[in-house]
Amino acid sequence: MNIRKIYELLYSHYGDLGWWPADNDEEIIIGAVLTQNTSWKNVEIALRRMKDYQILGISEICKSSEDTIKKAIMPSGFYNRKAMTLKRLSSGIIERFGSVEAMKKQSAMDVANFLGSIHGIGPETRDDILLYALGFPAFIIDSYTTRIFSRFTGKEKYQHDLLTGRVPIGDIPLNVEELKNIHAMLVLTAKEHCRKKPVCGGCPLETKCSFALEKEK
DNA sequence: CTCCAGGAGA
DNA sequence: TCTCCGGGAG
Repeated sequence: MNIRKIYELLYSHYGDLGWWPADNDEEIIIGAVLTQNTSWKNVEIALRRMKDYQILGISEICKSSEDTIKKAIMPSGFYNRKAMTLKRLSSGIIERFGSVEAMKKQSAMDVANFLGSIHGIGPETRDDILLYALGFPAFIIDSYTTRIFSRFTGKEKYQHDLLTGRVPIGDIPLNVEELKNIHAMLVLTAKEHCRKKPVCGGCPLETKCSFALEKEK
């Protein structure tokens, strides 16, 4: 599977999507936690509520009670776990780095290891933060990506360096802007075409996808 | 009422 | 590998 080829197929269809809507990097970090196993629609409601509660920021989270956070983020679901995760992450950032800006000056591996050490932050949330909030190269693997790659390659469980060695990304020939965009494009592809119940017609990957090719026969 | 979408613990 | 955690939307 040639990731560059997939990028070109997607790009000629979608172009630059300009992704992860947020006013600042801290909102991206918070959104990355809230969107765990949750649709972005629900996250938007939760972010709006956090703004209303005046707790939409790293230091604000440190200062506010866990109960207040729970109330604010309720619409995004799993609020007990997520409130604790936001607390641990926020205080960890302040204690370890002092600020989000300071994190960007560290090495990718140091920041990745820090994020991975936070209870409630798994591989996907870690990579969301690394890529979209901090600008480090990371290839984000979520359930959409897994589904698309599995069908595209025709392998039940697609296993590759991409899924095991996400940080650092090694030989993936994509720069940071392309990495941001390919994840955005893969999400759109999954929502529009590569759903649980596939809609292969018009999919940008249709001509090269073994699932679509197999189905045609 | 059913579906959706990460991470941890067992 | 299975189960729990919790909402919003179709």
